[in-house]
Amino acid sequence: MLVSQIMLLMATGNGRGARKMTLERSQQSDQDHEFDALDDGFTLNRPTTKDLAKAAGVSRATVDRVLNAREGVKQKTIDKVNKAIQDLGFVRNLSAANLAKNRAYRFIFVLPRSGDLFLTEIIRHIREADMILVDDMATTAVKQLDENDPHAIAAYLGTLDTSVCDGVAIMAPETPQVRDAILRLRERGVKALPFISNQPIDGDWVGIDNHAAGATAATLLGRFVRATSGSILIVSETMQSRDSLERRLGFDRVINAQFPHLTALPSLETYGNADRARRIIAEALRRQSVVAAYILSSEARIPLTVLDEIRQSQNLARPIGLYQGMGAGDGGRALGHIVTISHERTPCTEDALRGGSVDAVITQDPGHLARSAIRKLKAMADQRSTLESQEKIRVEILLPTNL
Amino acid sequence: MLVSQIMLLMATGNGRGARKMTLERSQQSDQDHEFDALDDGFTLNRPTTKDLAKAAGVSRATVDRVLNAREGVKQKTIDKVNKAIQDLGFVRNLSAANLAKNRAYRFIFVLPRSGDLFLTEIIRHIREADMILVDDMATTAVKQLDENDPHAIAAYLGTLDTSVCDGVAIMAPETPQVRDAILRLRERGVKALPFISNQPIDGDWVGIDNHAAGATAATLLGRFVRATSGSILIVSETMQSRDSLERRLGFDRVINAQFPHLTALPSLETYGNADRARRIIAEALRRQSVVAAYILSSEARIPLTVLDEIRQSQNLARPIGLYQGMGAGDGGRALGHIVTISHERTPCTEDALRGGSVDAVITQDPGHLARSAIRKLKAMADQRSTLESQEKIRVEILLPTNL
DNA sequence: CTTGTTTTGAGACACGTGTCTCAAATAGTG
DNA sequence: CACTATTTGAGACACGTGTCTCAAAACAAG
Repeated sequence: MLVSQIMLLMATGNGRGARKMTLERSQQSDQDHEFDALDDGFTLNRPTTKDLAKAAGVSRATVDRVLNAREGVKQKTIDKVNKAIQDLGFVRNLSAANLAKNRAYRFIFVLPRSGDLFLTEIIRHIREADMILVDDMATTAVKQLDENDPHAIAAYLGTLDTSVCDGVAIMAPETPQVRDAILRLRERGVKALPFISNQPIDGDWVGIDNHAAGATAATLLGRFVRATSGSILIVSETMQSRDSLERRLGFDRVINAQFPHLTALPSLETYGNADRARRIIAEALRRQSVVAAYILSSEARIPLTVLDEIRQSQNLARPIGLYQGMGAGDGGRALGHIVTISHERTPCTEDALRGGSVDAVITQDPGHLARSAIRKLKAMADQRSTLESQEKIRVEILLPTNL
Repeated sequence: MLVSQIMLLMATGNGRGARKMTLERSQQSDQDHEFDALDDGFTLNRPTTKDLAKAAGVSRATVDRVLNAREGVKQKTIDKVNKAIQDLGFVRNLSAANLAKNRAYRFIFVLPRSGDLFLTEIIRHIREADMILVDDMATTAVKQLDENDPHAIAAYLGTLDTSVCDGVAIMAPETPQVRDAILRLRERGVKALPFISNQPIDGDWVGIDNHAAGATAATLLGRFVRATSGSILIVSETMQSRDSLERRLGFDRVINAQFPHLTALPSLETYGNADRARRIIAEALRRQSVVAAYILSSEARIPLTVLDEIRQSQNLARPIGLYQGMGAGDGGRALGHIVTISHERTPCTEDALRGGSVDAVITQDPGHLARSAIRKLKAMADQRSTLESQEKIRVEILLPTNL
C-alpha cells in the first residue's frame, strides 16, 4: 500500500507535491489495514489528460482529439484512449475545461406579461438563482411578452441565435407558430425548454403533471367535505389553456370515481374580471347547493375575494385562526362552510390558508421550477444529463400547518 | 454605445479576441436603442484580477493580498481595491480559483446502521448525488455506525480532521458525547452539519420541522375522519428520539385544538418487534373505539403489516384500487375504516398508499436532504452562503394521486 | 520505390487565480 | 539625515484543459 502511494505521487510528477492532498486518512493504526483504510477514503489526485496520454501510449494532442470528438483519428487509436479512460477512471475537470474555453452560459426566460402573482414569484426566484449562478459563469435574463400574441413570441424567438444566448426557457401558449419557432430555434443550435406550460413537443420540459394536480385537489376536497351531497363550484380565469383543461380532467376523474355523491359544476370563467366573477359565482351559489369550491387557475385573487365577500354578506364568517375549528361535533360546519381549494403558493393564497378561507393549496415550488430549468438548460448546453429525481417537479399540498 | 463596446474590448486587451463572445445581441434595429438593446442583454467579459489591479492602481499581487485577506496591507490600499471591486462589479471566477488551488471537497455522511427503509433511500440519493458531484471536484463517503453507541460515534468523529475530510453531515442521537465531538470537530476546522436528527447546537442543520410535520398529520387525519367521536392509535418504534417527541407534540396540539371529538391515545412503542407490536395494537383496538392511526416513526413496516393483518382477520378489507371509494353515501366507511397516516416515502409506504391501507404519508424528500446537505457543506467550506429558499426542507404530503 | 494522404506528436500559448520570491518603494523612527 | 520596518510591485510558475501550428510518422496507392 505504501508502495502504491509512492508510485502515485511519482506518476503525477509535478513540482508542487507539498500542496497535494494525501491519500491516507489516518495513521492511528500502524498495521497495513489495506481495505479498512480505504473503506471510507477518497479517491483524489484525479488522472489528467496527461496521465491519459501516457496510459494510452499516445500524445496529449490525440487524447484531446478523442475527448472532443474531432475527426481524423483512427478507430484503433480512439479505442486505445477510451480504454485508458476506463482503466484510469478519467473524468474531465470541468473547471479547467470551462476556464480554457472561457465558457459562459447565457439563458433567457420568455414569460407572459400578465400581472399574475405566481409569475411574480417565479421571476423573483429566477433573479435569486441568478445571483448564485455567477459562480457558475451563467447569467439569466427575463423577457416578458404578451401571452395572447403568439406571433410576437414567435418573432422574438426568431431573433435569437447562439451569438445571443445558449438556451431559452419558454412559457407560452401552445400554438403552431410558437411550436415552429421553438423547432427552428433548436435547429440554430439554441437549447429550448418548454417551461411550466407544456408544449406539444416531444422531449424535456419543466413543470408538473397537471392531471395529477387536479386529481390531488379532488382527493383532498372530496375527503374534506362532510356533507353527504352537494355541488362543487369550479372557477377558472379561462379554460383556454391546456393546464386548466388537464387539471379539470384529473379533478373530474377522481370526483366521479371516488366521490359520486358530489357534483362538479361546469367551469366558470372569470376572464380576469371581478364584476363578472361576482355575478356568475353568486348566481351559481343561488341555484345550487354548493359545498365546495375549486379554483383551478393560478391567479386566485378574484375568486377568493368574491367568495369572501359572499361569506361575509351571509354572516357565515368562518372562525379566524391558524386552524379551522370543528365547533361542537361537526354539526356547525356541515352547513355554510364551503371547502375551498386553490392552486399555487402566492402571498394571496398563503394568507387565505392562514386565515382559513382556503382549506388547501396545490402548488409547484416556483424556486424549484426556476432552478430546475436553469440546471436543465446548462446540462443541455454541455450535452450532459441531469438527475431525474432532482428535476421532477412535485405536486405539493399546502395546509396551514406546513407553510 | 458603440464606443463603450470598443473600449471594453480594448480594456481586456488579450490576444484572443476572436474567441470572445460579443456583447451586442441583435442588430435588427439600426438605431441606437441604448436601453432597449440592454434590457435582456448579458454582461459577459467579466473583469479579472488584472482589470481590478489596473482600476485600483495597484499590482496584481496586492489585489491578491486583499482578495484572500492576507495581512500586511494598509487599510487605505484595501479600501482602494474594494472600491474597484464595487465599481467593476468584480466576481471571482470560482473555476479558475479552484483550479489554481487544486481544491477538492471530501465529505462524509455519518449515519445509523439500522436497516431502516428511509435510510436506505437516503443513502441511495447520496450515492446518486455523488456521481454528479465529480464535476464539482467533490466526493462523498458514507460511514454507518451503531446509533445506540454514542461513544463509538464520538470516537469516530474524533479521528477526523482536515487531512481526512472537509465536512461531515451527522445523523446521530443528541447526547452530550456526540455534541462535544461535533464541537471539537469544528474547532479542528472540519465543517460539521447535523443531518435529519437535530442536535441541540445553534446554527445550521438539514431536516424538517418535526413539530409542523406532526401538526400536518393531525390536520389531515382530523379532516379525513368522518366519525363524530373516537380514538386515535399512535404507534412509534420508540419515543426516545427527539423527532418522535416533537411530532407527537405537534400532533396533539392540533388534535386538541381543532378536533376535540377525537382522543389521541398514549404512544405505543414497538421497539422494532413485530410480535410485541401485534399484541399491543390488538389490545388497544379491543379496548378503544379506534377511528384512526398515526404511525410517527420513520419505519412503518411493522405497524402497517399488523394493521393489515387485523383488518383482514376482521373481514374489514378495504376496496383495492388507486382511490378509496366512498361506497354508498359515506355510511359504509364510518365503521371499520381506520384512517391511517404515516411518515416518510419508502417503497413500503408508497405501496400502502396505492393499495389504500394508508391514507396519507407525511414525508421529506430524501434526495433533497442529501443534496442540500452537500450544498451546505460545500458552501461552509468556501465560506459562502446558500439560497435559503433552496435549502428549506419541506413537509410534504403524499396522496395516491401525487406520488 | 516514390508520391500523396492520413494520422499522430511536440510544443506553444491561452483561460483566471493562487502562491511564491525578491527587489523596490514607502512610511515611520530617532 | 540615515536606518529600519512595513508595504507594494514585478515576475515566475502552477493548476488542467482547449486550440492552434507545423513537422514527423504512418499508411495507401501507384
